[in-house]
Amino acid sequence: MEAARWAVAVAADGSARYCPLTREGTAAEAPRSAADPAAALRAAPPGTRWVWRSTAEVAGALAAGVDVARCYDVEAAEAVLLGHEGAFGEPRGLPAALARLRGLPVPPDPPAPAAGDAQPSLFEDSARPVLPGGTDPLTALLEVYGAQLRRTAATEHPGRLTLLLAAESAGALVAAEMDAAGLPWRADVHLALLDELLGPAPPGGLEPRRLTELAGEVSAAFGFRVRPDLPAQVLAAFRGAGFPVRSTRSWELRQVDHPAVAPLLEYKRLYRVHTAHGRNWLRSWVHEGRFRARYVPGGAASGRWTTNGGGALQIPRVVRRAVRADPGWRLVVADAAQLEPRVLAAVSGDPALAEVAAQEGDLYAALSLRLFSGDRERAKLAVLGAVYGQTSGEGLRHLAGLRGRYPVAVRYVDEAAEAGERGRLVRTHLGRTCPPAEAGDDGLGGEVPEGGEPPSRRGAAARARGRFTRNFVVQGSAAEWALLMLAALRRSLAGTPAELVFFQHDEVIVHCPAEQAAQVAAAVRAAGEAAGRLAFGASPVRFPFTVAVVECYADAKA
DNA sequence: CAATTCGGGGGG
DNA sequence: CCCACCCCCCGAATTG
Repeated sequence: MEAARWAVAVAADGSARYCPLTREGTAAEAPRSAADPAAALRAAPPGTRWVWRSTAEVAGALAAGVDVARCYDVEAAEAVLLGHEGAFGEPRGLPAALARLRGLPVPPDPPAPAAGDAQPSLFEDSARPVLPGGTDPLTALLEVYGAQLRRTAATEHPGRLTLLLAAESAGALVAAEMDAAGLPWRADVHLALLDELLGPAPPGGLEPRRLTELAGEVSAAFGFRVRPDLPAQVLAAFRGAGFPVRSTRSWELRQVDHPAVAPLLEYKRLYRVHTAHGRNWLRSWVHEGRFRARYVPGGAASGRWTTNGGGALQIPRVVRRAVRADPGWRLVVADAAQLEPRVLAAVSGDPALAEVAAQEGDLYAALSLRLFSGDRERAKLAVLGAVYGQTSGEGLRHLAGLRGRYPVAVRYVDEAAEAGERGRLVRTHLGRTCPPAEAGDDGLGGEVPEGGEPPSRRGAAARARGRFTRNFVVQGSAAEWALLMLAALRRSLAGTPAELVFFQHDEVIVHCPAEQAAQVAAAVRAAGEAAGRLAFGASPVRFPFTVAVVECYADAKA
């Protein structure tokens, strides 16, 4: 059952040494040499789990199309293990890990690439930190890996943590492959969209015509010149007109009855497209028909991914029109349905909530029939209130109803919140650990509200911490499910033309020939259920997807 | 002058 | 309408 493991390490000159491993992580045979990592990766039997320092180190081989079934990313694992051990902030790099084992001074990690930087060159010797004492890279790798196996085995739930490390590694692999593939992006469609929304491109980077027109309408409505992109001016203008708004946020302006509001809201909408996804963005990020994001697996504390530049996880709906499948191909856009409440049902073990989540249908709708007389929105707000730690408003009453009917689930997040407030460690289902509160988060700094001594600044900070840890256990466990889902999907698409091209927390896009789309949709659904079984064992909770097979991303959502 | 903060938008 | 959680990114204003 357990896949054979091999290790590979890359030397400073770009050559590789590799060997099969024993169960304990030591070399089972004398290491061999290869001219480059790709040659080494081709030497092991199919299905091998490759142990390597970091997936970035072999990104070139992966981009060249070498088939790797599984991996174990030692530096990704080190970060998770350090967190589990309460050693947040320690460098995760192999040199640092080795130095810690040997009791030597710990070198810092190399700085992360800045957003605008090009992809770091693969064999940039100067960028690779030197191992302590000139240790051979494979020796160092095996020493750290063996120690990681023992550290994992010594934890309270070694099986779960092993699964998390495997999931992190799979995520690194998927991220590297998606970075290389890119999201199909039609620059011509994008430019036409910009023309349509903003007017034809003015020469020399001037303000688009439509924005100038709307700014003129705003000024005309006030009777004097107001620049819509300067909140202070807009605020003053509305106050002068007798509308005591607190900010110029869209939701607040929408309640104001004044002729400037409509053009102003339209200005904001288009200004956003212009600055964040306009021609500059297109020039910077789309090349040869693909938008290449640089995913950062585990970039958020909860384990969710972030991206390094390009804003790949914030593509506005209107811009999704430019995301098109190649001719004859389709985009399979799959969205995990009501993921967070399903995860809450699974991790908390609440039998009543699990019974609801054991259905594939809309969970909020089902919940609303049991508790909120069919009002789906109220049911959804109640669940979100529980998961986010709502403190005020109408939702609190709904939350009380939820607590009465699903006490185990609500107690689960309440306990996570209480642990956070008391400064205790909080972990996800598989064992990702919540980073500690920042020093200075204790409420001693910052301004004191007027009107004497506040009720409790420290208490406010503790409650904020509680909301964070409350959400962490759900969002973090959901991120783990998503990683396992990605890993399963990747394996089932291997060897087919289909390519994973996008991942956003609970949503994946697969680009594939039209005739493969139905099979891909089935593979996504199967991956979701497999991830649920792996992560949560015997739980009856289902993890269905909403799947759309489309030529254009914008057509995926109703 | 560059770096940081603020206000506002986007995604889940 | 917001709220409560996790993020990214922009331009302007402010600060060092």
